[in-house]
Amino acid sequence: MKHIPEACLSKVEIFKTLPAEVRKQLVATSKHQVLHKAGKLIRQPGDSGGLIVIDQGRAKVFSLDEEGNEVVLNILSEGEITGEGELFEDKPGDTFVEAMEDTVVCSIDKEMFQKFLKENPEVALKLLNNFGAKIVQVQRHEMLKSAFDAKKRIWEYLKDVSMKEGKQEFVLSLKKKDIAAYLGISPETFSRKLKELEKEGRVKVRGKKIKVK
Amino acid sequence: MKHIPEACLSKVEIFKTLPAEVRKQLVATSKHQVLHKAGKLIRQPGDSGGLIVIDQGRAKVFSLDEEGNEVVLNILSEGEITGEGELFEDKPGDTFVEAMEDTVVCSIDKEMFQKFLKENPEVALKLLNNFGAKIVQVQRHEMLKSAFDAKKRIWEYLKDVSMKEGKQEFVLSLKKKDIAAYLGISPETFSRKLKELEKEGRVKVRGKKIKVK
DNA sequence: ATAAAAAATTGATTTAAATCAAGAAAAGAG
DNA sequence: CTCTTTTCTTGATTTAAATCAATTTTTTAT
Repeated sequence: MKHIPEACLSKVEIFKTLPAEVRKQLVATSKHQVLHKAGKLIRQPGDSGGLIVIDQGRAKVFSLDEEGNEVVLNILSEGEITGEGELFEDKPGDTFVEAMEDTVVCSIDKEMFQKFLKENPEVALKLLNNFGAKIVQVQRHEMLKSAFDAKKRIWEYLKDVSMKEGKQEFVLSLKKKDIAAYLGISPETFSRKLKELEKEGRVKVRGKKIKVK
Repeated sequence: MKHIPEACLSKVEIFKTLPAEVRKQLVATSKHQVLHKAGKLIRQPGDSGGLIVIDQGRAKVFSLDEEGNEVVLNILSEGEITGEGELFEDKPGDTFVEAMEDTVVCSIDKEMFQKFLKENPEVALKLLNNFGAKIVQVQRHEMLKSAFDAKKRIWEYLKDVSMKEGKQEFVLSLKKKDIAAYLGISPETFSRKLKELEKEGRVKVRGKKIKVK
């Protein structure tokens, strides 16, 4: 795998538009392209915080409940970041980040990033923007999980994917059980409800190939 | 009610430590102390965004699901802020903010606040800090709602209040039905589970007076 | 290509919590 | 202080989804 330090950060929305000079400075503060094999933990509670940037692959952000079940909080794709919560906290977070497939990440050290932000306030503003959007996103996710029933959640998820892909027909990029976990439902219920959606003619399912109507 | 423009903002964690000069500048950009009667909406979907600061009272942040049921996302007390999500978004938010009692709020206009932040990057950093904490908080709330059963949620909530009050015995500052809504459970279940907790000797309940053991 | 492992489906059963219903207690208005 | 409204409690019933169990299908590794 080639080592293109800047490539990783330039995938991130908020860093994309930075002047080359400034980005170079940021690049200097970050650790580059560490490969994490599928299923491996990228971060776990107790790790020293810092911003994580997904360069390639996909990662799952989750906590554990008291019985040890995963509660999936987010699923990250290329160019997305996590670790915002702990970026300014002294105490370490209590979330896990796990590679769902072979995943390459860059990370930016907490202290260095804070220093960088002080020197580049315009980035702080962009980040603020990004954080705001994330708050909305997390609240939407909470909303989705607590206000909609299983079928509705699946339907909304599929419409969402279809929207983002820009086509009616697409291939699920996640395992069904991971989608189920993300939506807060059991794999069995996911399977059943998806079938119902198909019976109602709202989707067409052939394995991971989905067509939303 | 006396009009003390600075008093409102100085209750907010992130503004507390600002130099008097800077705070004065911020005060100039904000609308001061508007009283909202209990039950009235402070903000609703479609309103132009902006930061809301709770000066006195308490407010409930919520969305509506498809059947029109409230999904409570947060409950704000004195000195807390909301509206972060929409502060940098073009599209208006889809959440309501409702006064749970007579509530006084200050608000800071979106555009003016953005301008202020550009001129005062150190505030942007503090705000970033605050946003990060909020992301963690919202994720915790999601966690609480989706991973714990009703009794556990109530227990955690009561322990939390007890902790914050710094004593074992306290008076619930919210209606039980509001707490139930915040925890994502029905009032009936709240009542029953609270009773169970009492039977187990973990709490003592006398109306709104609670003693956590 | 074949074996082994993991994921997905389907059915039967259980369960936690919502809903429906009605009365008691508390809070608010006049 | 009394009347009205809202909140709270308690009971009976329903319901959505989890869990348990057993196959089937798909994926992965050898």
